[in-house]
Amino acid sequence: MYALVDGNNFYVSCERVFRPSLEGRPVVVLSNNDGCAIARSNEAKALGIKMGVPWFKIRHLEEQASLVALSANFTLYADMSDRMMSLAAGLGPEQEIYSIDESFIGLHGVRGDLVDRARKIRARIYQWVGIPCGIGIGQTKTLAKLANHIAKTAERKPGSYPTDLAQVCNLAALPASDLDVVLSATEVGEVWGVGPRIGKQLRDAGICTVLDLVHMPPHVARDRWGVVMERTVRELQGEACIGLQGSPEPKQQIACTRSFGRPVTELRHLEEAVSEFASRAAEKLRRQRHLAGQILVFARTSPFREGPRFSRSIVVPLRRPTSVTSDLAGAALDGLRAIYRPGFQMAKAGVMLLDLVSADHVQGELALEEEPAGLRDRDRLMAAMDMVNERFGKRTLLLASSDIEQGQGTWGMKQVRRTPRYTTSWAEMPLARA
DNA sequence: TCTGGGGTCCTAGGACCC
DNA sequence: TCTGGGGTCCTAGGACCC
Repeated sequence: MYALVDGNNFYVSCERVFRPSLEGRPVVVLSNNDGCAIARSNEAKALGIKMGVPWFKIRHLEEQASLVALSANFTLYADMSDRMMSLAAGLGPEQEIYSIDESFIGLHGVRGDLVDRARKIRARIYQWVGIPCGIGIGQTKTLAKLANHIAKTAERKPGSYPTDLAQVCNLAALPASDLDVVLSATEVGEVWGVGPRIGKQLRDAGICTVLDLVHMPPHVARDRWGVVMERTVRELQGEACIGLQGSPEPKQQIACTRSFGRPVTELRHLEEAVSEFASRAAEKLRRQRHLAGQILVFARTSPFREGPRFSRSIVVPLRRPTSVTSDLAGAALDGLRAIYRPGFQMAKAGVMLLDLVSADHVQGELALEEEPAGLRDRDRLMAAMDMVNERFGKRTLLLASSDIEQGQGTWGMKQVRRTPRYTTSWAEMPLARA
C-alpha cells in the first residue's frame, strides 16, 4: 500500500505563506526569464490559465482580473519542500521524494485507519509549514497517484466526486461499485504515464475513462504501446510493478541550460554563459561524487521567432574523466567555438555532462606517460572552491571566463517579480515589526 | 517585444561479432 | 533467381514525468 503526498499548487502556496494577501486571488508563478506560467492558484486555473502558457499571452489578465504574477523563487521553494517532506515522512516507514512537491510513502505495516492518519499528517503540514496538501492512497503507486488527483479535484471542484474523498482519498477502502463510479468519472489522460500522445490514441480506440483502461488486458497494452503501458495497466489493476525508491540514485546525466534574458549575438557573451553553465554543472557533479567522461554543449536561436535559424550541439570527449571545473569549462568552450557561427540571435545555450562514473571507482591508467603534475592538487582546489562558495555564496570564487563582462548582464535571466528568500537569507527574512 | 529547466526509460536500427 | 542465425553494443529519437 502506498500514499502520495502532494502540495497543492506548490509554488503558489509557498508564496502565500509569506504573503497571506495573495489568498483567494488568482496567482501564477513564472518560469525562468518570466517566460511561462509554471504554477497556478485555483483562482488562476478558474480563469482558464493553462500550465506552461507564455506570460505575454495572459498578461492582460493582470488588469482585467487582478492576476498576480511572481518570478520563480526556487531557493524558497526548495527550503519549504524540505520542511514539508520531513513531516510527510511521518505517514509511514518509507519515503521516496519524487519531486519538489511530491513524495510517495510506503505504508507497509502501518496499522489503524489510514485515512484518519493521513488527515492528521495533512493538518500538521498545514499548521507547521503552511502548505495545503492532497493525499492519495492506493495499492500501487499509480493508484496512489490517481487517488491524489481525486483528492485534490474533489476539493477544488465540488460535485466532481463524493465530498468525503476531498483532501484525502483512499481508493483501496472504496467498495467495488463506488470505485467503478469514481474511475468512470476520471479521464484516462489523468493516469500517471498517459501523456497527450498516448491519451489521444486511447481515446481514438474508445478508451476514454480510467475504468475503460482498467479493463484492458495487459497483453493488449503491451502489443500496442509497449512495456511501460503494460506496467501502467497492471498497476491500475492493483498489481504493484513500480517499487519505492528510498535513496535517490545518482544522476546519469547532469544538465545546466538557460534561455537568455535577451538575444545574444557575440561569441564572447556566449562563452561567458557556457563557462558559467559548465561551472554550475561541475558543482552538481562533485556533489554526487562523480566524474564526467564527455560534455555536450549546444546553442540555438529561438524556435518561436522569425529570422535565420541556428541550432547545433557537439559532444566533446574529455581526456580522462574529470570533475574539475576548468577542464569541463575548457572542453565546453572548445566545443562552443567549433559550432559557433556569427550572425545569429542566440536565445539559449547549455551544457550536459555525460558518461558519468563514480569518483570512487575510476578506471586506472596504464603509465604510458607521466601523470600530469598536480592532478590531485586540482581536486583539493575544487573542494576548497566548493567550501568557499557554500559558505560565502554562489560565485564568490569563479572562473575568469565566467565573468568576462563582469556582471554586465548581457545574457542573464529576467526576473522582475522575484520575492525575497524569506527562509534562507538573513538579509531577506521577513520583519514582524520594522 | 514576450514561449522553462531537468530528468528517465524504452525502442528501433545500424555496426559489428562469430 | 539465388544471400544464415544469433547475439551485443551504441545512438538517436520518442514519450513521459514534474
